[in-house]
Amino acid sequence: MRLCETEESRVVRELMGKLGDKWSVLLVVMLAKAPGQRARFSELQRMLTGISQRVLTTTLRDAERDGFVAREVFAEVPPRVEYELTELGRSLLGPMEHLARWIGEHWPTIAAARERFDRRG
Amino acid sequence: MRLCETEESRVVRELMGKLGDKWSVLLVVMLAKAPGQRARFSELQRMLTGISQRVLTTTLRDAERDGFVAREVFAEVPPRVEYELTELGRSLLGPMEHLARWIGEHWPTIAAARERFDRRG
DNA sequence: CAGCATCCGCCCGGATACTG
DNA sequence: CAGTATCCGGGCGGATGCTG
Repeated sequence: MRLCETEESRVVRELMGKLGDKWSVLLVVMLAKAPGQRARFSELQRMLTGISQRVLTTTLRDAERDGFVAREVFAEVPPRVEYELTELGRSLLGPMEHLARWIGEHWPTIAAARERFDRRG
Repeated sequence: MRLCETEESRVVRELMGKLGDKWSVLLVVMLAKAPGQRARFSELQRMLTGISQRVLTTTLRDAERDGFVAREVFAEVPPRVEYELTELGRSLLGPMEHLARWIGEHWPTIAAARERFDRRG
């Protein structure tokens, strides 16, 4: 895939935008860390410190729509809902860690560049 | 680098958010394609079809601040400004293409998942 | 417990007009 | 040519309150 082509670049941008939103990546990562790569709503809310119910819900719905997570409802009282990383979701971890490694390695350089830039105005 | 740690995950999220904005990735890619990995303002505006002057300016400033591109002003009339991919910016291309390849390979799966999801409501 | 509904402030990005 | 200045609408995401 070449990044430069208009149609494909649209797809790339669209998905980058999604992955770049405030919580999506962290959601996938946290789910990957969970035992069995499964967790329920309230567990995820604790893991994603600071996220609101509303935003966690929409983030989960988006991830479900894209096929990254699967939602399973248990007919119990009190209700229980579990979210699980799908095969597709797991396959995202590779590129994700790749990018995270790049960021980790180059973060000092970026931070230094910012400081230089900000000092000059 | 582990994605799960709070401080580092903040960094990852912050950079992912930036890379995920509407034009940043495309800017780096277009610049990478340009001869000498350099281009002037108006050339970039033509390459990034649909971008406004104002947004191209802020996108370039952000990329410059992070050290991805270098800005060079020529004391000429009419004025000429060229933007060039830095070493740091070039090193971004690896992870970027990696992610783009993943998206290209898995896009059909994602599109199918969306269609299924949307049909049920 | 796991949400949906509502309201709302903020910022991103587009449009337009002007300048060194 | 390469910006800056200003205005503005839409959407993201947080807070709160209510339900099956």
